Amino acid sequence: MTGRSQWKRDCIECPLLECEGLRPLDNGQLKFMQGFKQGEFTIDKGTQSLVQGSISPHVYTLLAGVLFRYRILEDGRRQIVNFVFPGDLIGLQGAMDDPLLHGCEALTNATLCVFSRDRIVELFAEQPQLGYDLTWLAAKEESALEEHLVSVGRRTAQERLVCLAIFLIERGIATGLVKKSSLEISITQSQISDTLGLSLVHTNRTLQALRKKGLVNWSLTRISIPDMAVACDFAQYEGNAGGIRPYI
Amino acid sequence: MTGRSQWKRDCIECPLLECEGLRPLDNGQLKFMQGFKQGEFTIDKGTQSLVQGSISPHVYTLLAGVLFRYRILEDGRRQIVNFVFPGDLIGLQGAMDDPLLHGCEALTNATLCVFSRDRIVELFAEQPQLGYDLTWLAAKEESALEEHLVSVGRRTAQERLVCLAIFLIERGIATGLVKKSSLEISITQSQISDTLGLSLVHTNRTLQALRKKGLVNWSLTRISIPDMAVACDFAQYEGNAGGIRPYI
DNA sequence: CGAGCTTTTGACGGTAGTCAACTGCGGTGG
DNA sequence: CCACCGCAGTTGACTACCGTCAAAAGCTCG
Repeated sequence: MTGRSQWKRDCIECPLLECEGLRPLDNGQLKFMQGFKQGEFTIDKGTQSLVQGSISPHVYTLLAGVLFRYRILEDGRRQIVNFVFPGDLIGLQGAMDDPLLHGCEALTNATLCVFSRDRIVELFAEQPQLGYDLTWLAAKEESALEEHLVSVGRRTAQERLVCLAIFLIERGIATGLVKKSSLEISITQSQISDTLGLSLVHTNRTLQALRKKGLVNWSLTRISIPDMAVACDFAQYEGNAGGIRPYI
Repeated sequence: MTGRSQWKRDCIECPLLECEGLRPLDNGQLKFMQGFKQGEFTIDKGTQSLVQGSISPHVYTLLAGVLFRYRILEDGRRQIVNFVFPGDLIGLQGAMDDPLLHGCEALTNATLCVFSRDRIVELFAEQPQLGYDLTWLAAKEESALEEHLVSVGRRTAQERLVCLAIFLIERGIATGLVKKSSLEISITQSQISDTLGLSLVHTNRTLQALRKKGLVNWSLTRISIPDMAVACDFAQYEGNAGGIRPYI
Protein backbone atom coordinates (compact mmCIF):
# COMPACT_ATOMS: atom_id res chain seq x y z
CA MET A 1 0.00 0.00 0.00
CA THR A 2 1.52 3.28 -1.06
CA GLY A 3 0.57 6.71 0.21
CA ARG A 4 1.34 9.09 2.98
CA SER A 5 0.11 8.15 6.38
CA GLN A 6 -1.85 10.68 8.35
CA TRP A 7 -3.20 11.44 11.78
CA LYS A 8 -6.30 9.71 12.98
CA ARG A 9 -9.18 12.10 12.62
CA ASP A 10 -12.21 11.66 14.85
CA CYS A 11 -15.17 9.98 13.25
CA ILE A 12 -17.30 12.86 14.45
CA GLU A 13 -15.42 14.97 11.97
CA CYS A 14 -15.79 12.43 9.21
CA PRO A 15 -16.31 14.32 5.96
CA LEU A 16 -18.84 11.72 4.88
CA LEU A 17 -21.27 12.90 7.56
CA GLU A 18 -21.96 15.94 5.44
CA CYS A 19 -22.41 14.07 2.23
CA GLU A 20 -25.95 14.47 0.94
CA GLY A 21 -26.24 11.03 -0.54
CA LEU A 22 -25.08 9.14 2.53
CA ARG A 23 -27.13 8.17 5.52
CA PRO A 24 -25.19 9.44 8.53
CA LEU A 25 -24.25 7.10 11.35
CA ASP A 26 -25.88 7.55 14.73
CA ASN A 27 -23.87 8.28 17.84
CA GLY A 28 -23.50 4.69 18.96
CA GLN A 29 -22.27 3.68 15.57
CA LEU A 30 -19.86 6.59 15.37
CA LYS A 31 -18.44 5.63 18.70
CA PHE A 32 -17.96 2.06 17.62
CA MET A 33 -16.38 3.03 14.36
CA GLN A 34 -14.04 5.34 16.21
CA GLY A 35 -12.57 2.32 17.93
CA PHE A 36 -12.65 0.31 14.79
CA LYS A 37 -10.83 2.87 12.72
CA GLN A 38 -7.11 2.43 12.44
CA GLY A 39 -6.22 5.63 10.69
CA GLU A 40 -6.37 7.54 7.47
CA PHE A 41 -4.05 8.06 4.60
CA THR A 42 -3.99 9.88 1.34
CA ILE A 43 -2.87 8.78 -2.07
CA ASP A 44 -1.98 10.89 -5.04
CA LYS A 45 -3.74 10.92 -8.34
CA GLY A 46 -2.47 8.17 -10.58
CA THR A 47 -1.04 5.95 -7.88
CA GLN A 48 -2.02 2.38 -7.19
CA SER A 49 -3.59 1.56 -3.88
CA LEU A 50 -4.68 -2.05 -3.66
CA VAL A 51 -2.52 -4.30 -5.78
CA GLN A 52 -3.92 -7.27 -7.61
CA GLY A 53 -2.79 -10.57 -6.16
CA SER A 54 -1.81 -9.38 -2.71
CA ILE A 55 -3.60 -10.34 0.45
CA SER A 56 -4.56 -7.18 2.21
CA PRO A 57 -5.03 -7.13 5.96
CA HIS A 58 -7.22 -4.08 5.65
CA VAL A 59 -10.52 -2.82 4.45
CA TYR A 60 -11.00 0.76 3.42
CA THR A 61 -13.70 3.33 3.09
CA LEU A 62 -13.07 6.08 0.61
CA LEU A 63 -13.42 9.44 2.38
CA ALA A 64 -12.67 11.75 -0.51
CA GLY A 65 -11.72 11.52 -4.16
CA VAL A 66 -12.47 8.96 -6.84
CA LEU A 67 -10.74 5.67 -7.64
CA PHE A 68 -11.32 2.88 -10.06
CA ARG A 69 -10.97 -0.87 -9.65
CA TYR A 70 -9.59 -3.09 -12.38
CA ARG A 71 -8.35 -6.54 -13.24
CA ILE A 72 -5.43 -7.27 -15.51
CA LEU A 73 -4.80 -10.41 -17.51
CA GLU A 74 -1.35 -11.91 -17.77
CA ASP A 75 -0.75 -10.46 -21.20
CA GLY A 76 -1.65 -6.96 -20.06
CA ARG A 77 -5.22 -6.60 -21.17
CA ARG A 78 -7.01 -4.52 -18.58
CA GLN A 79 -10.66 -4.34 -17.63
CA ILE A 80 -11.84 -1.55 -15.39
CA VAL A 81 -14.52 -3.05 -13.26
CA ASN A 82 -16.07 -0.14 -11.42
CA PHE A 83 -15.48 3.32 -10.06
CA VAL A 84 -15.22 4.08 -6.38
CA PHE A 85 -16.87 7.17 -4.91
CA PRO A 86 -16.77 8.61 -1.41
CA GLY A 87 -18.48 6.34 1.06
CA ASP A 88 -17.74 3.21 -0.95
CA LEU A 89 -15.99 0.31 0.63
CA ILE A 90 -12.85 -1.22 -0.87
CA GLY A 91 -11.22 -4.53 -0.23
CA LEU A 92 -14.18 -6.42 1.12
CA GLN A 93 -13.40 -9.36 -1.11
CA GLY A 94 -9.87 -9.41 0.15
CA ALA A 95 -11.24 -9.36 3.67
CA MET A 96 -13.29 -12.43 2.97
CA ASP A 97 -10.36 -14.82 3.00
CA ASP A 98 -9.30 -14.52 -0.60
CA PRO A 99 -6.35 -12.91 -2.28
CA LEU A 100 -7.34 -9.71 -3.94
CA LEU A 101 -8.27 -10.25 -7.53
CA HIS A 102 -8.37 -6.64 -8.52
CA GLY A 103 -6.23 -3.56 -8.26
CA CYS A 104 -7.22 -0.02 -7.51
CA GLU A 105 -5.94 3.28 -8.85
CA ALA A 106 -6.68 6.87 -7.93
CA LEU A 107 -8.31 9.18 -10.47
CA THR A 108 -7.87 12.12 -8.13
CA ASN A 109 -6.00 12.69 -4.94
CA ALA A 110 -7.90 10.67 -2.44
CA THR A 111 -8.09 9.88 1.23
CA LEU A 112 -8.97 6.52 2.67
CA CYS A 113 -10.09 5.35 6.07
CA VAL A 114 -8.44 2.13 7.23
CA PHE A 115 -9.98 -0.76 9.14
CA SER A 116 -8.51 -4.06 10.17
CA ARG A 117 -10.05 -7.00 8.40
CA ASP A 118 -9.60 -9.22 11.41
CA ARG A 119 -12.01 -7.18 13.38
CA ILE A 120 -14.78 -7.28 10.81
CA VAL A 121 -16.22 -10.20 12.72
CA GLU A 122 -16.54 -7.98 15.78
CA LEU A 123 -18.44 -5.49 13.74
CA PHE A 124 -21.02 -8.08 12.84
CA ALA A 125 -21.29 -9.21 16.43
CA GLU A 126 -21.56 -5.81 18.07
CA GLN A 127 -23.23 -3.68 15.43
CA PRO A 128 -25.72 -5.77 13.49
CA GLN A 129 -27.03 -2.74 11.68
CA LEU A 130 -23.57 -1.97 10.34
CA GLY A 131 -23.22 -5.58 9.30
CA TYR A 132 -26.47 -5.26 7.43
CA ASP A 133 -25.20 -2.09 5.79
CA LEU A 134 -22.07 -3.87 4.72
CA THR A 135 -24.16 -6.48 2.99
CA TRP A 136 -26.27 -3.73 1.48
CA LEU A 137 -23.18 -2.14 -0.01
CA ALA A 138 -22.00 -5.44 -1.37
CA ALA A 139 -25.38 -6.11 -2.93
CA LYS A 140 -25.44 -2.65 -4.47
CA GLU A 141 -21.99 -3.12 -5.89
CA GLU A 142 -23.14 -6.39 -7.35
CA SER A 143 -26.04 -4.64 -8.97
CA ALA A 144 -23.78 -2.00 -10.48
CA LEU A 145 -21.53 -4.69 -11.90
CA GLU A 146 -24.52 -6.40 -13.46
CA GLU A 147 -25.57 -3.22 -15.20
CA HIS A 148 -22.02 -2.74 -16.38
CA LEU A 149 -22.00 -6.29 -17.67
CA VAL A 150 -25.15 -5.64 -19.68
CA SER A 151 -23.43 -2.65 -21.26
CA VAL A 152 -20.30 -4.47 -22.24
CA GLY A 153 -22.14 -7.57 -23.38
CA ARG A 154 -25.14 -6.22 -25.15
CA ARG A 155 -24.97 -2.51 -25.79
CA THR A 156 -23.40 -0.77 -28.78
CA ALA A 157 -20.35 1.41 -28.33
CA GLN A 158 -22.40 4.60 -28.29
CA GLU A 159 -24.87 3.22 -25.80
CA ARG A 160 -22.07 2.05 -23.54
CA LEU A 161 -20.50 5.47 -23.47
CA VAL A 162 -23.80 7.13 -22.66
CA CYS A 163 -24.56 4.62 -19.91
CA LEU A 164 -21.20 5.14 -18.32
CA ALA A 165 -21.58 8.89 -18.44
CA ILE A 166 -25.00 8.73 -16.81
CA PHE A 167 -23.77 6.33 -14.16
CA LEU A 168 -20.81 8.50 -13.25
CA ILE A 169 -22.91 11.64 -13.12
CA GLU A 170 -25.52 9.98 -10.92
CA ARG A 171 -22.85 8.84 -8.53
CA GLY A 172 -21.24 12.24 -8.70
CA ILE A 173 -24.49 13.94 -7.79
CA ALA A 174 -25.06 11.61 -4.85
CA THR A 175 -21.62 12.35 -3.48
CA GLY A 176 -21.67 16.08 -4.10
CA LEU A 177 -19.06 16.05 -6.84
CA VAL A 178 -21.31 17.41 -9.56
CA LYS A 179 -21.50 21.15 -9.95
CA LYS A 180 -23.70 22.89 -12.48
CA SER A 181 -24.77 19.53 -13.82
CA SER A 182 -21.31 18.57 -14.91
CA LEU A 183 -18.83 16.25 -13.25
CA GLU A 184 -15.28 17.52 -13.14
CA ILE A 185 -13.06 14.51 -13.29
CA SER A 186 -10.10 13.45 -15.38
CA ILE A 187 -10.67 10.15 -17.08
CA THR A 188 -8.49 9.39 -20.07
CA GLN A 189 -9.94 7.81 -23.16
CA SER A 190 -7.69 4.88 -22.54
CA GLN A 191 -9.38 4.35 -19.18
CA ILE A 192 -12.80 4.72 -20.75
CA SER A 193 -11.98 2.10 -23.34
CA ASP A 194 -10.76 -0.31 -20.69
CA THR A 195 -13.99 0.25 -18.83
CA LEU A 196 -16.23 -0.44 -21.77
CA GLY A 197 -14.29 -3.17 -23.50
CA LEU A 198 -13.53 -1.04 -26.55
CA SER A 199 -10.31 -0.10 -28.27
CA LEU A 200 -8.83 3.31 -27.66
CA VAL A 201 -9.32 4.47 -31.22
CA HIS A 202 -12.89 3.38 -31.38
CA THR A 203 -13.62 5.06 -28.07
CA ASN A 204 -12.28 8.29 -29.43
CA ARG A 205 -14.45 8.13 -32.53
CA THR A 206 -17.51 7.19 -30.55
CA LEU A 207 -17.00 10.11 -28.19
CA GLN A 208 -16.82 12.44 -31.13
CA ALA A 209 -20.00 11.03 -32.58
CA LEU A 210 -21.80 11.55 -29.28
CA ARG A 211 -20.59 15.12 -29.01
CA LYS A 212 -21.88 15.74 -32.51
CA LYS A 213 -25.23 14.26 -31.58
CA GLY A 214 -25.33 16.44 -28.49
CA LEU A 215 -25.90 13.44 -26.22
CA VAL A 216 -22.80 13.60 -24.06
CA ASN A 217 -19.95 16.04 -23.71
CA TRP A 218 -16.94 14.27 -22.32
CA SER A 219 -13.60 16.02 -22.21
CA LEU A 220 -10.47 15.06 -20.35
CA THR A 221 -11.58 17.04 -17.34
CA ARG A 222 -15.34 17.11 -17.42
CA ILE A 223 -18.44 15.06 -18.19
CA SER A 224 -21.80 16.65 -18.87
CA ILE A 225 -25.07 15.48 -20.33
CA PRO A 226 -27.22 18.17 -21.95
CA ASP A 227 -30.48 16.27 -21.64
CA MET A 228 -30.49 13.45 -19.14
CA ALA A 229 -33.89 12.09 -20.16
CA VAL A 230 -32.91 11.84 -23.81
CA ALA A 231 -29.65 10.19 -22.87
CA CYS A 232 -31.32 7.59 -20.65
CA ASP A 233 -33.78 6.85 -23.40
CA PHE A 234 -31.08 6.51 -26.00
CA ALA A 235 -29.05 4.08 -23.93
CA GLN A 236 -32.01 2.18 -22.49
CA TYR A 237 -30.60 2.95 -19.09
CA GLU A 238 -32.85 2.37 -16.13
CA GLY A 239 -30.40 1.61 -13.38
CA ASN A 240 -30.40 3.77 -10.36
CA ALA A 241 -26.98 4.63 -9.07
CA GLY A 242 -28.36 7.56 -7.07
CA GLY A 243 -30.37 7.34 -3.88
CA ILE A 244 -29.32 7.29 -0.27
CA ARG A 245 -26.61 4.80 0.63
CA PRO A 246 -25.28 3.67 3.94
CA TYR A 247 -21.56 3.64 4.53
CA ILE A 248 -18.78 2.24 6.66
CA MET B 1 -43.44 -16.53 -8.36
CA THR B 2 -44.47 -19.66 -10.16
CA GLY B 3 -43.96 -23.19 -8.99
CA ARG B 4 -45.54 -25.81 -6.85
CA SER B 5 -45.54 -25.23 -3.16
CA GLN B 6 -44.29 -27.97 -0.90
CA TRP B 7 -44.12 -29.08 2.70
CA LYS B 8 -41.66 -27.49 5.00
CA ARG B 9 -38.77 -29.88 5.36
CA ASP B 10 -36.68 -29.71 8.51
CA CYS B 11 -33.37 -27.94 8.16
CA ILE B 12 -31.72 -30.96 9.72
CA GLU B 13 -32.64 -32.77 6.54
CA CYS B 14 -31.42 -29.99 4.33
CA PRO B 15 -29.80 -31.54 1.28
CA LEU B 16 -27.11 -28.91 1.38
CA LEU B 17 -25.69 -30.40 4.57
CA GLU B 18 -24.30 -33.21 2.51
CA CYS B 19 -22.83 -31.04 -0.16
CA GLU B 20 -19.06 -31.37 -0.23
CA GLY B 21 -18.34 -27.81 -1.18
CA LEU B 22 -20.48 -26.22 1.51
CA ARG B 23 -19.56 -25.57 5.09
CA PRO B 24 -22.37 -27.11 7.14
CA LEU B 25 -24.24 -25.04 9.71
CA ASP B 26 -23.80 -25.84 13.37
CA ASN B 27 -26.72 -26.85 15.56
CA GLY B 28 -27.51 -23.37 16.82
CA GLN B 29 -27.54 -22.02 13.33
CA LEU B 30 -29.69 -24.86 12.06
CA LYS B 31 -32.18 -24.19 14.82
CA PHE B 32 -32.33 -20.52 13.98
CA MET B 33 -32.70 -21.15 10.28
CA GLN B 34 -35.48 -23.58 11.01
CA GLY B 35 -37.52 -20.73 12.45
CA PHE B 36 -36.42 -18.41 9.73
CA LYS B 37 -37.41 -20.73 6.93
CA GLN B 38 -40.84 -20.19 5.47
CA GLY B 39 -41.03 -23.19 3.20
CA GLU B 40 -39.79 -24.77 0.05
CA PHE B 41 -41.02 -24.97 -3.46
CA THR B 42 -39.96 -26.43 -6.73
CA ILE B 43 -39.90 -24.98 -10.19
CA ASP B 44 -39.73 -26.75 -13.49
CA LYS B 45 -36.96 -26.51 -15.99
CA GLY B 46 -37.44 -23.52 -18.23
CA THR B 47 -39.74 -21.54 -15.95
CA GLN B 48 -39.09 -18.08 -14.64
CA SER B 49 -38.73 -17.63 -10.93
CA LEU B 50 -37.81 -14.10 -10.02
CA VAL B 51 -39.18 -11.60 -12.48
CA GLN B 52 -37.31 -8.49 -13.44
CA GLY B 53 -38.90 -5.32 -12.13
CA SER B 54 -40.95 -6.84 -9.35
CA ILE B 55 -40.35 -6.23 -5.68
CA SER B 56 -39.97 -9.56 -4.02
CA PRO B 57 -40.78 -10.01 -0.34
CA HIS B 58 -38.56 -13.05 -0.22
CA VAL B 59 -35.02 -14.24 -0.36
CA TYR B 60 -34.17 -17.72 -1.53
CA THR B 61 -31.48 -20.28 -1.20
CA LEU B 62 -31.21 -22.77 -4.00
CA LEU B 63 -31.43 -26.29 -2.56
CA ALA B 64 -31.13 -28.29 -5.76
CA GLY B 65 -30.82 -27.66 -9.47
CA VAL B 66 -29.25 -24.88 -11.48
CA LEU B 67 -30.67 -21.49 -12.47
CA PHE B 68 -29.35 -18.47 -14.28
CA ARG B 69 -29.88 -14.79 -13.62
CA TYR B 70 -30.29 -12.29 -16.44
CA ARG B 71 -31.21 -8.75 -17.32
CA ILE B 72 -33.22 -7.75 -20.33
CA LEU B 73 -33.21 -4.42 -22.13
CA GLU B 74 -36.40 -2.85 -23.38
CA ASP B 75 -35.78 -3.93 -26.95
CA GLY B 76 -35.25 -7.52 -25.91
CA ARG B 77 -31.50 -7.84 -25.79
CA ARG B 78 -30.65 -10.20 -22.97
CA GLN B 79 -27.54 -10.55 -20.88
CA ILE B 80 -27.13 -13.56 -18.65
CA VAL B 81 -25.35 -12.32 -15.60
CA ASN B 82 -24.47 -15.44 -13.65
CA PHE B 83 -25.42 -19.00 -12.91
CA VAL B 84 -26.89 -20.13 -9.63
CA PHE B 85 -25.78 -23.38 -8.02
CA PRO B 86 -27.03 -25.17 -4.90
CA GLY B 87 -26.26 -23.16 -1.80
CA ASP B 88 -26.34 -19.83 -3.62
CA LEU B 89 -28.57 -17.08 -2.43
CA ILE B 90 -31.03 -15.36 -4.73
CA GLY B 91 -32.85 -12.09 -4.36
CA LEU B 92 -30.53 -10.40 -1.93
CA GLN B 93 -30.57 -7.24 -3.97
CA GLY B 94 -34.32 -7.22 -3.95
CA ALA B 95 -34.20 -7.67 -0.21
CA MET B 96 -32.08 -4.58 0.12
CA ASP B 97 -34.89 -2.15 -0.57
CA ASP B 98 -34.70 -2.08 -4.33
CA PRO B 99 -36.89 -3.45 -7.06
CA LEU B 100 -35.35 -6.47 -8.63
CA LEU B 101 -33.27 -5.61 -11.64
CA HIS B 102 -32.81 -9.11 -12.89
CA GLY B 103 -34.86 -12.17 -13.67
CA CYS B 104 -34.11 -15.78 -12.95
CA GLU B 105 -34.81 -18.89 -14.98
CA ALA B 106 -34.37 -22.57 -14.23
CA LEU B 107 -31.95 -24.66 -16.29
CA THR B 108 -33.12 -27.80 -14.54
CA ASN B 109 -35.94 -28.67 -12.24
CA ALA B 110 -35.02 -26.92 -9.04
CA THR B 111 -36.08 -26.51 -5.47
CA LEU B 112 -35.76 -23.33 -3.48
CA CYS B 113 -35.85 -22.52 0.20
CA VAL B 114 -37.85 -19.40 1.06
CA PHE B 115 -37.07 -16.74 3.65
CA SER B 116 -38.84 -13.53 4.45
CA ARG B 117 -36.83 -10.45 3.62
CA ASP B 118 -38.33 -8.55 6.51
CA ARG B 119 -36.66 -10.82 8.95
CA ILE B 120 -33.20 -10.51 7.49
CA VAL B 121 -32.53 -7.81 10.04
CA GLU B 122 -33.22 -10.35 12.79
CA LEU B 123 -30.70 -12.65 11.26
CA PHE B 124 -28.01 -10.02 11.55
CA ALA B 125 -28.97 -9.28 15.12
CA GLU B 126 -29.20 -12.83 16.39
CA GLN B 127 -26.72 -14.71 14.25
CA PRO B 128 -23.75 -12.48 13.47
CA GLN B 129 -21.87 -15.34 11.90
CA LEU B 130 -24.68 -15.90 9.43
CA GLY B 131 -24.71 -12.19 8.70
CA TYR B 132 -21.03 -12.40 7.99
CA ASP B 133 -21.63 -15.37 5.72
CA LEU B 134 -24.25 -13.44 3.86
CA THR B 135 -21.74 -10.71 3.18
CA TRP B 136 -19.20 -13.32 2.21
CA LEU B 137 -21.59 -14.72 -0.37
CA ALA B 138 -22.30 -11.27 -1.73
CA ALA B 139 -18.60 -10.51 -1.99
CA LYS B 140 -17.98 -13.79 -3.76
CA GLU B 141 -20.76 -13.12 -6.19
CA GLU B 142 -19.25 -9.73 -6.85
CA SER B 143 -15.94 -11.38 -7.57
CA ALA B 144 -17.52 -13.81 -10.01
CA LEU B 145 -19.19 -10.95 -11.82
CA GLU B 146 -15.89 -9.16 -12.11
CA GLU B 147 -14.28 -12.16 -13.71
CA HIS B 148 -17.22 -12.45 -16.05
CA LEU B 149 -16.86 -8.79 -16.91
CA VAL B 150 -13.23 -9.29 -17.79
CA SER B 151 -14.25 -12.08 -20.14
CA VAL B 152 -16.90 -10.11 -21.94
CA GLY B 153 -14.85 -6.94 -22.08
CA ARG B 154 -11.39 -8.17 -22.86
CA ARG B 155 -11.28 -11.80 -23.88
CA THR B 156 -11.72 -13.22 -27.37
CA ALA B 157 -14.72 -15.38 -28.19
CA GLN B 158 -12.75 -18.60 -27.76
CA GLU B 159 -11.28 -17.51 -24.46
CA ARG B 160 -14.68 -16.50 -23.20
CA LEU B 161 -16.16 -19.87 -23.94
CA VAL B 162 -13.29 -21.69 -22.29
CA CYS B 163 -13.54 -19.47 -19.21
CA LEU B 164 -17.23 -20.09 -18.91
CA ALA B 165 -16.77 -23.81 -19.27
CA ILE B 166 -14.11 -23.88 -16.58
CA PHE B 167 -16.19 -21.74 -14.28
CA LEU B 168 -19.26 -23.93 -14.64
CA ILE B 169 -17.28 -27.09 -14.11
CA GLU B 170 -15.58 -25.72 -11.01
CA ARG B 171 -18.91 -24.78 -9.55
CA GLY B 172 -20.31 -28.10 -10.60
CA ILE B 173 -17.53 -29.95 -8.83
CA ALA B 174 -18.01 -27.95 -5.66
CA THR B 175 -21.70 -28.76 -5.60
CA GLY B 176 -21.38 -32.38 -6.54
CA LEU B 177 -22.93 -32.05 -9.97
CA VAL B 178 -19.89 -33.19 -11.89
CA LYS B 179 -19.53 -36.86 -12.59
CA LYS B 180 -16.58 -38.39 -14.39
CA SER B 181 -15.17 -34.92 -14.93
CA SER B 182 -18.09 -33.81 -17.03
CA LEU B 183 -21.00 -31.62 -16.07
CA GLU B 184 -24.36 -32.82 -17.28
CA ILE B 185 -26.45 -29.77 -17.86
CA SER B 186 -28.56 -28.45 -20.70
CA ILE B 187 -27.50 -25.01 -21.77
CA THR B 188 -28.55 -23.92 -25.24
CA GLN B 189 -26.16 -22.08 -27.50
CA SER B 190 -28.54 -19.17 -27.37
CA GLN B 191 -28.07 -19.01 -23.62
CA ILE B 192 -24.32 -19.28 -23.98
CA SER B 193 -24.26 -16.42 -26.42
CA ASP B 194 -26.35 -14.25 -24.11
CA THR B 195 -23.93 -15.05 -21.33
CA LEU B 196 -20.84 -14.10 -23.26
CA GLY B 197 -22.12 -11.18 -25.27
CA LEU B 198 -21.79 -13.00 -28.57
CA SER B 199 -24.22 -13.71 -31.37
CA LEU B 200 -25.77 -17.13 -31.65
CA VAL B 201 -24.08 -17.93 -34.93
CA HIS B 202 -20.68 -16.89 -33.76
CA THR B 203 -21.08 -18.91 -30.60
CA ASN B 204 -21.84 -21.97 -32.64
CA ARG B 205 -18.75 -21.54 -34.79
CA THR B 206 -16.55 -20.87 -31.82
CA LEU B 207 -17.80 -24.00 -30.07
CA GLN B 208 -16.90 -26.03 -33.12
CA ALA B 209 -13.45 -24.52 -33.25
CA LEU B 210 -12.87 -25.41 -29.60
CA ARG B 211 -14.06 -28.95 -30.13
CA LYS B 212 -11.66 -29.25 -33.01
CA LYS B 213 -8.84 -27.93 -30.88
CA GLY B 214 -9.78 -30.38 -28.18
CA LEU B 215 -10.03 -27.67 -25.56
CA VAL B 216 -13.67 -27.98 -24.59
CA ASN B 217 -16.44 -30.38 -25.47
CA TRP B 218 -19.76 -28.70 -25.00
CA SER B 219 -22.92 -30.40 -26.19
CA LEU B 220 -26.51 -29.59 -25.41
CA THR B 221 -26.45 -31.87 -22.42
CA ARG B 222 -22.87 -31.98 -21.23
CA ILE B 223 -19.74 -29.94 -20.71
CA SER B 224 -16.32 -31.50 -20.38
CA ILE B 225 -12.76 -30.26 -20.52
CA PRO B 226 -10.15 -32.81 -21.59
CA ASP B 227 -7.22 -30.99 -20.00
CA MET B 228 -8.08 -28.43 -17.37
CA ALA B 229 -4.56 -27.05 -17.07
CA VAL B 230 -4.27 -26.42 -20.78
CA ALA B 231 -7.67 -24.81 -20.83
CA CYS B 232 -6.88 -22.48 -17.92
CA ASP B 233 -3.68 -21.49 -19.59
CA PHE B 234 -5.33 -20.87 -22.93
CA ALA B 235 -7.98 -18.63 -21.42
CA GLN B 236 -5.70 -16.93 -18.89
CA TYR B 237 -8.15 -18.00 -16.26
CA GLU B 238 -7.05 -17.74 -12.67
CA GLY B 239 -10.29 -17.22 -10.86
CA ASN B 240 -11.27 -19.66 -8.24
CA ALA B 241 -14.89 -20.59 -8.27
CA GLY B 242 -14.22 -23.70 -6.23
CA GLY B 243 -13.40 -23.87 -2.56
CA ILE B 244 -15.60 -24.15 0.48
CA ARG B 245 -18.48 -21.72 0.66
CA PRO B 246 -20.87 -20.92 3.45
CA TYR B 247 -24.55 -20.89 2.75
CA ILE B 248 -27.93 -19.69 3.94
C1' DC C 1 12.31 23.48 -26.18
C1' DG C 2 11.95 18.69 -26.06
C1' DA C 3 9.90 14.55 -23.63
C1' DG C 4 5.94 12.14 -22.75
C1' DC C 5 1.17 11.58 -22.54
C1' DT C 6 -3.34 12.06 -24.64
C1' DT C 7 -6.08 12.86 -28.45
C1' DT C 8 -7.00 12.73 -33.22
C1' DT C 9 -6.97 11.00 -37.98
C1' DG C 10 -6.32 7.76 -41.87
C1' DA C 11 -6.01 3.27 -43.83
C1' DC C 12 -6.67 -1.48 -43.59
C1' DG C 13 -8.02 -5.98 -41.83
C1' DG C 14 -10.45 -9.21 -39.10
C1' DT C 15 -13.56 -10.68 -35.71
C1' DA C 16 -18.04 -10.94 -35.00
C1' DG C 17 -23.07 -9.70 -36.37
C1' DT C 18 -26.95 -10.25 -39.59
C1' DC C 19 -29.78 -12.61 -42.79
C1' DA C 20 -31.34 -16.70 -44.52
C1' DA C 21 -31.82 -21.36 -45.44
C1' DC C 22 -31.40 -26.12 -44.17
C1' DT C 23 -30.84 -30.19 -41.06
C1' DG C 24 -32.08 -33.03 -37.20
C1' DC C 25 -34.86 -34.26 -33.43
C1' DG C 26 -38.78 -34.84 -30.46
C1' DG C 27 -43.55 -34.16 -29.61
C1' DT C 28 -48.27 -33.64 -31.13
C1' DG C 29 -52.15 -34.63 -33.55
C1' DG C 30 -54.81 -35.80 -37.64
C1' DC D 1 -48.29 -44.04 -38.66
C1' DC D 2 -46.62 -40.22 -40.46
C1' DA D 3 -47.19 -35.29 -41.46
C1' DC D 4 -46.45 -31.16 -39.21
C1' DC D 5 -44.56 -28.03 -36.02
C1' DG D 6 -41.23 -25.95 -33.01
C1' DC D 7 -36.80 -25.82 -31.19
C1' DA D 8 -31.80 -26.31 -31.41
C1' DG D 9 -28.04 -26.60 -34.12
C1' DT D 10 -25.51 -25.86 -38.47
C1' DT D 11 -23.86 -23.64 -42.67
C1' DG D 12 -23.06 -20.03 -46.23
C1' DA D 13 -22.81 -15.36 -47.84
C1' DC D 14 -22.40 -10.81 -46.90
C1' DT D 15 -21.75 -6.83 -43.95
C1' DA D 16 -20.07 -3.82 -40.52
C1' DC D 17 -18.52 -2.72 -36.36
C1' DC D 18 -14.62 -2.47 -34.21
C1' DG D 19 -9.46 -3.51 -33.63
C1' DT D 20 -4.79 -2.73 -35.17
C1' DC D 21 -1.12 -0.14 -37.09
C1' DA D 22 0.88 4.11 -37.92
C1' DA D 23 1.56 8.86 -37.75
C1' DA D 24 0.58 13.48 -36.56
C1' DA D 25 -1.25 17.12 -33.66
C1' DG D 26 -2.09 19.24 -28.90
C1' DC D 27 -0.88 19.71 -24.19
C1' DT D 28 1.60 19.74 -19.96
C1' DC D 29 5.67 19.94 -17.56
C1' DG D 30 10.37 19.93 -16.38
